[in-house]
Amino acid sequence: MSGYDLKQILDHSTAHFWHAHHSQIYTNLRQMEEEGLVTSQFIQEEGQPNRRIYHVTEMGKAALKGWLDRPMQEMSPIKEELLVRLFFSGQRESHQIIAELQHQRRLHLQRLKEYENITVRMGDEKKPIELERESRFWHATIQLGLRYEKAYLEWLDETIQMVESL
Amino acid sequence: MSGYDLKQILDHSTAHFWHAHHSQIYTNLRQMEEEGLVTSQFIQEEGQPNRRIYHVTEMGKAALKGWLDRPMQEMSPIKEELLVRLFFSGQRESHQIIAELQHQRRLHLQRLKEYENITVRMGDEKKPIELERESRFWHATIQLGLRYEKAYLEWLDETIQMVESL
DNA sequence: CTGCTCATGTAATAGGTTACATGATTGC
DNA sequence: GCAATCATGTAACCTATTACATGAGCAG
Repeated sequence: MSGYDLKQILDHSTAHFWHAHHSQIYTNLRQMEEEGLVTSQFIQEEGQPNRRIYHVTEMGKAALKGWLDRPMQEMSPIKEELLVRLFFSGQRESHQIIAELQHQRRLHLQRLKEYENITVRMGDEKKPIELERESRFWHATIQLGLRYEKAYLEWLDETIQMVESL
Repeated sequence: MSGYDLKQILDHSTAHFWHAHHSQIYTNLRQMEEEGLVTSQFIQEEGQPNRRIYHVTEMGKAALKGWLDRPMQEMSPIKEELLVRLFFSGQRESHQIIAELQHQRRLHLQRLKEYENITVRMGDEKKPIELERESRFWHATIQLGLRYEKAYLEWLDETIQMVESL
């Protein structure tokens, strides 16, 4: 597929746990072509925009397999800017902190609803038995998203209350 | 304080939501000095290693305050490598996926216990009333850590079961 | 004719990791 | 004598973001 296609697919599938800008995708595809992981063909059609279509090579497939065969040894590191801000909020005014937490609450609630819509669209969240093997893994990534957003929202409510009580 | 001190403090307070390597700290402190946010004095004492001590300037304080005054508009983006791996696990053997998830389970359980020890050391998690304003915010960051690790562990158990049933 | 989507790229900069490199002191 | 801790830094590289830049087609 093309860089543009890849970007669309990323935005509609992995965006909640891994994202990339189009500039990164285009440059990385070119790099991967130099490394022999993919090949490309430039397609010019009348009435259609130009596209550069990439195909994965055997080397590319082997590289992906090689990566999957080396299991993660560490936990993914976390960078949560809101916690940095909260950590340094000792001198801030409570109402400003509360406003910021409430804004985050709205965002996380919206995200939770998006995940809930996805699971509803996939069928019943309690019966993923009928799904194909590949879909199950994608379903699992959404499940972590759901749990994460629920936990985050509970924490936001608890923390808003805490700041209100100061 | 010195770059070394800063690294120690980061490692023992914010490491669970924000970390930095010493190389990054040293280079950024130098940069901040050029920008006038901090000043430094090099200290040579007999029987003591050399240290470069930094002091924040009024400009530096204003910059921090300015940053805190501009509330976050977006959610912190997430990069969760384990989910990327799971997403592409359609062709992997179940027992390898399970082994990887179980290893992550051990890591997250350990992390949860660390957070629990911290809250126990801070007193009773249910009575943070006596804490000072600043400590409350730090306490809040640990609370999100607790909720996050609990949610993550529940998801790991659910997902391990799902893969076992394939 | 205006704005949106499709489609591709480059350049400059910022942020972050790993490896290289040195040297003193302290405890076993 | 050796390992660990204290203490500082640079260099190379990789990863990622933001801005710059172009152009076609389509819908209102």
